Amino acid sequence: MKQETRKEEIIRVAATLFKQRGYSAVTMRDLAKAMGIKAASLYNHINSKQDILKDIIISLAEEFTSGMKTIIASEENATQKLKRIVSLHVDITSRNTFGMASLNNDWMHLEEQLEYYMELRHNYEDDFRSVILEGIDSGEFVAGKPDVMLFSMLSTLRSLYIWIPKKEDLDPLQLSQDLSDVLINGINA
Amino acid sequence: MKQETRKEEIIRVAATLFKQRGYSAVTMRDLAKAMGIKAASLYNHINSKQDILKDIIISLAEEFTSGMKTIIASEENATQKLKRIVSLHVDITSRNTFGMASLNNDWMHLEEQLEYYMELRHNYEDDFRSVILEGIDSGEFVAGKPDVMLFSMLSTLRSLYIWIPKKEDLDPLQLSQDLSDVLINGINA
DNA sequence: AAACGAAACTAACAATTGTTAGTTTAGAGT
DNA sequence: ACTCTAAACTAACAATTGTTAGTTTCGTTT
Repeated sequence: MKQETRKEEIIRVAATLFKQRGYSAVTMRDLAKAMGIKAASLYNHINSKQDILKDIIISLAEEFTSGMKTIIASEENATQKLKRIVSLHVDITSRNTFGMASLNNDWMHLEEQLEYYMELRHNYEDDFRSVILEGIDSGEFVAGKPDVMLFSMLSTLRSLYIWIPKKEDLDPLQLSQDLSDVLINGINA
Repeated sequence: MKQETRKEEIIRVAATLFKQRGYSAVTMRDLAKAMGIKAASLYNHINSKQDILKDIIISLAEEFTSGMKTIIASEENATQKLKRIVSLHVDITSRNTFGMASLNNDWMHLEEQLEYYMELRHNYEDDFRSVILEGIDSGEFVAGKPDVMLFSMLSTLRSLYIWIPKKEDLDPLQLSQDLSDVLINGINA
């Protein structure tokens, strides 16, 4: 277990505050108080408030991108790929429930990196859609409404950061299986 | 078509700004500029920034509550009730895509009304869960993971405000049907 | 003992925040 | 013409914002 640097600690604490109140509502003095120091002292470790947000969001976005690329490149069928996408979300989110709140709610406050983030996000959605279309092509999924399917699944997966912290006894593997089952088979008996 | 008051116009414009940037990042001067007036002039119509947020969120939350109560009280089976819940979300959201962003992202900045809002939200979720449990009881829905089902469906319905504005040719009835189909039957062929 | 570096501190800044007080404008009803 | 009222304005406020500069503290290394 490698030791957390002071900078990493600040970013981690910032993510918890950003989740509670949102990026704009958290001041550097709030963050400093949560760290037990003065606001000016934060600047020995970080460059700016913006930079903290960037560190939180971009690293997560890149983790999703890289995971998706691996899945897309695999030789599995669409159903298996979809299950792996669900696991990707559960894994990253359960390790970063605070950061995922920023990624979902505060991405618009990125400035220099906004364009880059939106590109990653767009490509991710395109890759996700291609898996669905592949499954329709192969006859694994029902035809007709790929956009509704994509929207529904992505909405659920993107909301995991809200839900996971509420389940005290989280087994990521079990959750992935349950989620895949509900997303693929619905709730109909 | 009844005429919009100046106050209602301010609240409507505020909602569009809150959706773009979030409540905390929108200043009264931003809002005034969007209205074509000075910030101080806003106070001829509204009491405070807080109050605008309250007006946006609470009225929507109460609309959901009242719709859910009607559905719960009906004599339909669980599947029919679920379809009506989906329609409730599509209807309210398509008429208020901006306000729904505040409801989803800025509710934590309610102050006096925070407790009341959370009570409405909690009751709504309980009612939603009871419909699922009723469907499991009656054999309409598969048994086993009611919480995962609730989470997945609510996440999708709560994210509609992001998705609906992207579809230029929106037919609310068609969307409700498609969504119900995907949520109930999944995507499996 | 001396020097160093990490990480805290105090003090201050210019800009921006929500909001209030008091005033002016201009159209509608008498 | 006169009054009234809705809705705009100017000016200002006290507080808070992110950030910088320069200094102090203190354990580790030389």
